[in-house]
Amino acid sequence: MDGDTLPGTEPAMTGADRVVLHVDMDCFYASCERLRAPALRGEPVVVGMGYEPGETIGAVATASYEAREFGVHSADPISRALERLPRRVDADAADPDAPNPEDTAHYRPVDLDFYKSVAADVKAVLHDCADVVREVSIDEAYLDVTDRTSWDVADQSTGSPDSAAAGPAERRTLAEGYARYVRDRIEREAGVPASVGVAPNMSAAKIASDHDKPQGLVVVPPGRVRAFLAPLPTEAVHGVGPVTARTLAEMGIETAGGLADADPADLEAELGERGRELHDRARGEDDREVTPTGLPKSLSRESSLPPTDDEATKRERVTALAADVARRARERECLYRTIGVKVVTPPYEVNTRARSLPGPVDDPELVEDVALDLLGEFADDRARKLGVRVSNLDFADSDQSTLTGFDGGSEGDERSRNRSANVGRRAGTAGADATVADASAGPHGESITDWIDRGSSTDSGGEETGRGEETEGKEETGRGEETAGKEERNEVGPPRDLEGQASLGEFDAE
DNA sequence: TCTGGGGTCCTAGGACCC
DNA sequence: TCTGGGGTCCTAGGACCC
Repeated sequence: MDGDTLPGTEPAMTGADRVVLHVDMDCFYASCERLRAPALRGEPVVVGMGYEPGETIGAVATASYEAREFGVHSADPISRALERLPRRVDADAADPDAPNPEDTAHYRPVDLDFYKSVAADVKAVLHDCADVVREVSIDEAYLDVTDRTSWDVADQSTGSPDSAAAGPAERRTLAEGYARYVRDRIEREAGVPASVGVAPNMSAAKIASDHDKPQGLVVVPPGRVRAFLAPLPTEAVHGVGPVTARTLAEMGIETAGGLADADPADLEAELGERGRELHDRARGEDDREVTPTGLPKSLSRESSLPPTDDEATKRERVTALAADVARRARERECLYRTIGVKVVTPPYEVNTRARSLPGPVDDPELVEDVALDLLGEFADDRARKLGVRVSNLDFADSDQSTLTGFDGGSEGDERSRNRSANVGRRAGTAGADATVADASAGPHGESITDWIDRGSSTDSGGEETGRGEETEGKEETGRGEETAGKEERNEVGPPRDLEGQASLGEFDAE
């Protein structure tokens, strides 16, 4: 039945097909702002940092769909957003020199703690609706709901009517009904809109959720995945960014269909192993299981600053970032074995340096010492952005410290020793001290604390933490919006004209 | 579009060991 | 002294994602 559009190219639907949902919140931060300020509904809303007078560094975290009409998108420099869409507070209909209120937006600072509280309500719904939930970010998740629903066509006796958008009622599946139920529950119980994609695998579900935002519900049944993907631009495929898209374009490949039809050997020659993977994705093949969200692999903080080569300024900033990273690691009860820095020099050259320790530690002073030591290589360079990162994380004995002391392994011994070393105080381990060599612990002074207090005023222990309304502001976010590639296509004019390219009636429900 | 912040994964080369 | 090949770990950078 469904498989007949492309005979022989795709296996027909079988009982083994999974039902995967991708839930993607619509302009999540802006929706959250509207939740607590209903007057913002229907108005252009821009959530970001750096838009207050005197601020220069900052970016748009989320633009509402109304704001996107004016060409303002996620990740835009705030300066350009203000050009296209001045602040509403600066508008004055009576003043010919002031912006027309019609052409202005409401600007709001990023308030991640509040967004997390809303996200918690969303997650509660998701975990109630699926056994396996993979949270990708604050506003996005995959659900495997194979055990809760199916690809069977809905029972006609339920009286589901035909509709122009969804197609004939006899094609509606139980999976569609379930997805609608999930989407509506999110809106009802968390108060914010979501788009949902339904497909037999993660990759297709992701693209489906993106296909009809906002408040979309797009269903791609087994056997129709490849036909659904075919007309989309290559960048719609997860893993194809601007660079890969350009490479593909040079090969004459502009669409997912072209990618699917390409010779995998050619793709591998140009893109390496990734080429074959993208080929599979474009053909609608994706075996990845939906697995629960795992533990983080690294923790980092970074922040921009007016480009400077002043060593004291750079060291002060790195010191603060190091303290923050170490604090977050400790909050999460995680040890780290590698400490690194990032130095971005104008115009935008990214440099990273890292050093691994003999064993995992939890030692804020060591993070600072190593980070400053690594920064030393760039003492004479101008920096426009600085970052500190810990990786090689170890959560192993986070709440089993009583056991690890007895397991006899040298690794376990070392770990428990390091942990016990910092139970009462923070101390460098023997191994760590040896590694750091000449990085003598400098004074940990008031200026550091001042900076932290200034830079992260609402810091209250969240994971991403940071907050920054200040000029330091631009730290944090985590930003839950569209992908960069998408933004780029948008530039000016209507958001993606993708909608027109794939036939709606064929694949879309609702 | 001269570009905010927090992540992931992959690759390539070098060090080191056997 | 010149030399094989394999394996592992580490670092640095790149691309991508949200």
